[in-house]
Amino acid sequence: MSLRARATVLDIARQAGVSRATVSLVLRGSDRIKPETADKVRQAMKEVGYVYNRAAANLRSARTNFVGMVMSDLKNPFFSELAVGIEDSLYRLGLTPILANTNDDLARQRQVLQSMLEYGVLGVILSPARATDAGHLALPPTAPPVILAMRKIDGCDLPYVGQDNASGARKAAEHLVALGHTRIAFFGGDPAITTQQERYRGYCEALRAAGLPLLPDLLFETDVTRDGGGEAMERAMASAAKPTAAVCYNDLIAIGATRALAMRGLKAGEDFAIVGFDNLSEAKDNFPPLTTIDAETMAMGDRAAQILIGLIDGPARSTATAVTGGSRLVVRDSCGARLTGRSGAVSNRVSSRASLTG
Amino acid sequence: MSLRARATVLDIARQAGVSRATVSLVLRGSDRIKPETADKVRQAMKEVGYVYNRAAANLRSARTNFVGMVMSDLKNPFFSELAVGIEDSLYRLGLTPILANTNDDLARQRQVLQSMLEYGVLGVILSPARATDAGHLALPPTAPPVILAMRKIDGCDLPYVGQDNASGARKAAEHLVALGHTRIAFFGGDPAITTQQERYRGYCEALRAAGLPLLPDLLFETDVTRDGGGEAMERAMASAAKPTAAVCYNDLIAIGATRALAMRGLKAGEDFAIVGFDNLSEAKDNFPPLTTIDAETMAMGDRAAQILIGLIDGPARSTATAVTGGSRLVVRDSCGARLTGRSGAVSNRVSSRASLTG
DNA sequence: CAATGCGATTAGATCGATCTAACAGCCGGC
DNA sequence: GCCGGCTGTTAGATCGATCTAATCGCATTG
Repeated sequence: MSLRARATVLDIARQAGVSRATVSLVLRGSDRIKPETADKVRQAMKEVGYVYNRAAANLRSARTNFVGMVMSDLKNPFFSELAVGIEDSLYRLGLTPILANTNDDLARQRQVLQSMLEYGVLGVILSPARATDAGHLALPPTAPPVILAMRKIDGCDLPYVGQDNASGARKAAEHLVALGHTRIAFFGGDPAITTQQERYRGYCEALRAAGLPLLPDLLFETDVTRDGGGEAMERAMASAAKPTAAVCYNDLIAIGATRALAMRGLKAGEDFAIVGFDNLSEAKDNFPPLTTIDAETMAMGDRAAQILIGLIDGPARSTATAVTGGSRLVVRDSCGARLTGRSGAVSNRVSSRASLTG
Repeated sequence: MSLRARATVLDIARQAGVSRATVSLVLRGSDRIKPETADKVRQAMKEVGYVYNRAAANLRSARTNFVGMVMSDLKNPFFSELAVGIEDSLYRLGLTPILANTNDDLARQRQVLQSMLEYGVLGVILSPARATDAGHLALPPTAPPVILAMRKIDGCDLPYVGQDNASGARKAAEHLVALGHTRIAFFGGDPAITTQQERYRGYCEALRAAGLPLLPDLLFETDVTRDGGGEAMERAMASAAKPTAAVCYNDLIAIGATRALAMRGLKAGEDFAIVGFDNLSEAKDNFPPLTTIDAETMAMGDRAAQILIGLIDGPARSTATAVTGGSRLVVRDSCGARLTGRSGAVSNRVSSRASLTG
């Protein structure tokens, strides 16, 4: 309906025989209006086919219900699952998400943030584009709160919601250690990203605690994609270090790695142990189902939304940091723990298919 | 920045020594303003730290840049990939997407559509929740245009953007026929959904054209999830019809099906041929990589956005229907075509792993 | 020279809901 | 009988950009 053709509060007021102010109070559910009057107004609203005009309300009240959702890479299922979690929580809170995908493009991120300011968003939940530094996020002191999701930015004291990456990766590595592996690789992503740094750190801690040497040739950096995981696995198989297991930066890499194994006729959980990170919905449907760390994306989205509303009517600035998820190991089949129950190392032998199918 | 603390056009006007109207014209890039004056105004904008107030502009001009994006199931990677495509196109067109996920919930869909009317969206791109019927989409005749994505609604003449489902599924089935399969199953979704009906129809057409009987026990309805696909495969393997191949309603089902095979020590492309539909980004990373029909989600998002802007400043009502994608078969390895090159049927035998790995 | 045209700018009204401050009416209390 | 307090309602100003119609200056033209 063309905005200028719509009925307004004045039409309702006339229809109901009250003033515009009364109508406005009813619209906002005020308890200062007599119930019978309110009913009369609501009846009139239906009769004139009223549709609320939020632009007008936003202008006068100098407040919106918008929240910006800026994701760095929505094609990555991790971020799209996170976006679903955030959307869901915002919806429950009566907030309206404006979505933008930056594709890790800084220029686009800047435009998008600017545009969100123009819309008067209450706040922004931002998973920063890859090369973001503190300078890119320098906002006027009175700008609405921005919450960083997933990626911390050096020198930037914005509130942050993420996972306990180090602890999660440590648990992943400890799991492999407990299964008897001694040559455990790390298939990782961009070393400039804090998430990568933290997960790698957790992995290192576990190896150190187990008295295993930290060999640099056990670190395989690669693209954070399924293809990247496959490529890392190829390199690992060819390497002199001969790892028998790997902690992966995330599930995408882990899934790619299991696939690379499969293409060689090998199987994760039998011939090589793999732990992922994120517990994407496709992790359980991988073959073999992926042992991984649960990132609890839904909970994370919820947490981000909660912190945001805390900041909206709360103190001007906060550096609240929340860590949710990333600490639960989900044991499935890609490490062999469930299949065999044994804790010894598994070799690189080619298993016969018959042993599987009986 | 709290909306009421912001500089306004008046502040700019004073700073630049011009009128508010001039500032407004500069803001909108009018060519009626002398370049030097425009520069002066832009300079003043920077000096006062101006941020455009879209609520005010929207109110006065009775127009927004909002477009509603209502998705029925964003957890499904198909829809999240579609959402990315739409978001991307809208962004290029200078439109701002408001995102909502209905989770196939009719009540939520209704609320969300209502809310979008309130925001004055220029239009809505809607992938309808499962049980949507024409009555749920009855909008006032002057409401903004709504475009249906993916699901047509009976008795509803709204413009529609989707794929050539029948043709795609026919190609999928023809591919299997050409490989020599005679007992070809269909692993399908909800028969109440037009997409399912069309894809199943395409499959039937191909079988009929090949002179193959259309056996009802070759249709396996299941959940449109990876788990559903696995379950369908289990039933197919146990069935008396003994299919040797399957056209799947979508990639999720196909992926689940290949996994169910793998759990039995069988392999898609050797022991059973599988074609998916959608060409999700994970399809190529499946093991084995999935032969599938390309849904061209990005192109579809683009098409939806294009049609929408056509309707926005175009004729009041249109029933334009666009079919994009769904007609290209992407041959990978899940049917054996690339692996063996042979066109004969493959049996249900358990292949030895050695034959793969050499 | 008055009239016309045109480019550039502007004053003032306007969009529709909300806010502020005030109002009428009514009760009870001293 | 007057005052204070309370409930329910309201008139009128207001948010900030845009729209309309008009204006100004200056050049052109019959």
